Amino acid sequence: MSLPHILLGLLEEPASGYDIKCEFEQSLSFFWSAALAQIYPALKKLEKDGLVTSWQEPSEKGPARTVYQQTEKGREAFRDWLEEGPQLNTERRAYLAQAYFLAQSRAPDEPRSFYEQLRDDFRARANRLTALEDVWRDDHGPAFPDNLTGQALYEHMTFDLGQRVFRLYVDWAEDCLARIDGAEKD
Amino acid sequence: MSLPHILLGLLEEPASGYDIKCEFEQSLSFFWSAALAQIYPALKKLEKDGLVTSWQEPSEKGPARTVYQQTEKGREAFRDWLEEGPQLNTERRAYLAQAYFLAQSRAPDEPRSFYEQLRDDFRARANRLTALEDVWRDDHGPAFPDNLTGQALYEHMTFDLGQRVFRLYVDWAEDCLARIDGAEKD
DNA sequence: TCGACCATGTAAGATGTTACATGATTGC
DNA sequence: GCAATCATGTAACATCTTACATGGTCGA
Repeated sequence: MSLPHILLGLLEEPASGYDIKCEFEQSLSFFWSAALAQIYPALKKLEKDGLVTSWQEPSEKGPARTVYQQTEKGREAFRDWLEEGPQLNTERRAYLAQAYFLAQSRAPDEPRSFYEQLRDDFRARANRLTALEDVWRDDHGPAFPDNLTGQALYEHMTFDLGQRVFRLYVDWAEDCLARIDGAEKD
Repeated sequence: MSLPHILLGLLEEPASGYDIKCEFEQSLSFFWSAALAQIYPALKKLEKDGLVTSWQEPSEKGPARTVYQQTEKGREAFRDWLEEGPQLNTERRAYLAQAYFLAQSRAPDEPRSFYEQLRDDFRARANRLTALEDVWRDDHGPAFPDNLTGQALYEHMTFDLGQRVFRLYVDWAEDCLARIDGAEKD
């Protein structure tokens, strides 16, 4: 029940399905992922329900863009969702389920290579978020991030969490690798 | 595509649908949640595919228990899943999407109460995991957690991550509350 | 006797994934 | 000419959620 709400939130500003896909990949993937094949039908349904409107715009390359934006009704529906309070218990991280069961693997080397992959991926994501933050810093001057307000403040707080979490994951993966090596010695 | 695999992993030991629901609530909810209405059909499908077998057992209270366990074929399918490497990009945390868009809320007090709820919930979960760990410690003696091997080692590493993450979330939520208060003063 | 817990499920509808299908533009 | 990127979708299938349905045991 959340993707339509997330789309609605993004459509405070006009955007096409393709634009939204890029936003997911670039910045939202830390807490949500969605593919084009899910985004297009969801936008159509929002439009059918009167929560967004759309129009065509020419594109520089490729076919015409269908651009969507919140309607007043959509804005209210979105705010209702925010005011429901935090939607907890939506955790879904398959890699942690795998980590939990790693003792059942056949290949004796699997746990090590698994955690190495985790560590490398998390490190790359932490760096990607840090790079995104550097771009922001350039736009906002030396008082960044203390001078942020409104939308930018809340976006930054979420990004900040992403960086903290990914760094924690990297440290954890390294500690796990050390423990695996330690347990093998016994 | 992950719930069937998680069920298979749990069914290294015999368990009923109800037992599995309890395991999700107790210890797996940190990284995955599943309801009974999802578990029962999933178990039936695994049985139809020959990945688990089932038998009836009398229950002390209530109706007979249908107990399931991995077959050899199920065990192999599970190991294949482990060896696919970490399934990344399965993140789905609705509350972070809400946090990202909090500037769009109507009620000026919404961000504060939202982050307070997050902080309190995370603190409760961190404490719950710590309590679970204390039970383990009693079972494993003073060398815990360094004396863990096999399944228990990997379970503990995942629990350890849960505790670290929840503590980080609590600190983050408190920092966010301070930032919200700071931004309101301006 | 009432609520909490044990224990099973089904049905309908919403949501998400995978594979397929199309076609223009830009840079190498 | 080929791959990447821009840009749109549909169809079939798998998965998940919400609501409904049933009934026994235990303790307050």
